[in-house]
Amino acid sequence: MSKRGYHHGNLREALVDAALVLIEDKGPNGFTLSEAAKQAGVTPAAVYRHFAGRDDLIAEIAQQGYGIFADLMEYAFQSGQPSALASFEATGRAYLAFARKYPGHYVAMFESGISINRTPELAHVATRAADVLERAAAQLSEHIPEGHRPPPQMFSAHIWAMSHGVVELYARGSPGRKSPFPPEDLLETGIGIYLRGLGLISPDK
Amino acid sequence: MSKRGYHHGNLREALVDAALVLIEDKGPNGFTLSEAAKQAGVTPAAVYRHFAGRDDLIAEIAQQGYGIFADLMEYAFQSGQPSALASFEATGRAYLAFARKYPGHYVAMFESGISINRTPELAHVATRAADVLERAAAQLSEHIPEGHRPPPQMFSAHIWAMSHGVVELYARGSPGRKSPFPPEDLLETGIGIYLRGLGLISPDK
DNA sequence: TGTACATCAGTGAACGCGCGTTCACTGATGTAC
DNA sequence: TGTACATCAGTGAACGCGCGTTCACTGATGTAC
Repeated sequence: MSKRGYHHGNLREALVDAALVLIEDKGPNGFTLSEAAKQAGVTPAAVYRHFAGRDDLIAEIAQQGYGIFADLMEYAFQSGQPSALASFEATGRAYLAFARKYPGHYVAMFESGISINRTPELAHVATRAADVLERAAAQLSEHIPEGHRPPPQMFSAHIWAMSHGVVELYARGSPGRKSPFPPEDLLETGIGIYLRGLGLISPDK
Repeated sequence: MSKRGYHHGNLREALVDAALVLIEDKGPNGFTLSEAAKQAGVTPAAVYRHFAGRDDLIAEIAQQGYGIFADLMEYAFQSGQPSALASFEATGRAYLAFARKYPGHYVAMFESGISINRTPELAHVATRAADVLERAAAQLSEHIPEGHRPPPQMFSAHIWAMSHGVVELYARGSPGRKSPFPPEDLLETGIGIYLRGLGLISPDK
């Protein structure tokens, strides 16, 4: 444990972990530096040895989140190969799976108001995540009869939007809003119908 | 102007208006009672003559928003009649149009964390909005060949999710996220492909 | 029409609170000799 | 191996701030006679 040295051990990650829990169940604005510090067993002032300030902590979490997210998407994509269709469907499912498994990261990424262009590193890793889905879309696009082929960025945006909508409305519960169906099913069927509309699944499947 | 009486005139609505502007460009948590009061030209304490507190103001805005939203959806639905397809498409478009035209209300409704079940009135009007879309879906459902007919609540949820996703990701700009296409086009084409997948639009349209 | 009174919308001062951030410091850890 | 020193992670007190909310009040408006 060479990294564990000084007084605390690894305060930086401890703060990130504490913040994740707080963001997860109090929202991105219910989260406070002071409380994260307390959770990590440390004075608020100690935070400034590791982060420039409150927003910097959130941005760090978002960046880590995008990294994990991109990896997950990438893995899902690979697992579907060589079938373009299987890859595409898997990436769609990965979106929801990520939101479920890493809710704190998800909130920091999509609901915290942190700009994607805050730092070049953040922009880069965020783009990486989006690129995986677009790559899957491009590959899939080749199976669509020419002339009926919408731009790949367009239908990757459609799937991204539907996934995000399902997460926001039915998975991460807007308070009081009841889900008519399990979010996973909702997304699965939604993508299925959509792909049929693209002519990629036979109508009577 | 019988309603304009006392000192201010109609402070209640003035506060709502001020809050709408604040919520719109500072987010639901950047909004403060004190600032809304100042914008309305009034002491913070005056707010308590009209609202029980901060959350009550936000809930009032959400409730007004759902009312407007439901009316808009209803109108869109009617304007598409007697064609079930036209009605359904129109309600989808109305979602985005509402988000564009009433951003403050939209945020209070969907991003403020106010529970839909806060009061019976709020729950009622929120349900009313959702019901319009579900009605449109049910009507449309009859045109789908039996056996290929998903539950109407399911595809109304799909459209709701895609609309919400488009709004959140590409219209109300997650900061720094660039829209590949105009949100209106994105939603229009997305719904189009989806409906084709349902067998409601001929494949070569 | 004029006067006395009741109402109640908005005031202004005050409250306790927790926030993010700064600063000079301290004392445990790591390192050079 | 032992000692002197440098480093720097975390402390603790303090700051200024704006928040939501309360309270006794005031004075303009509406009403009864």
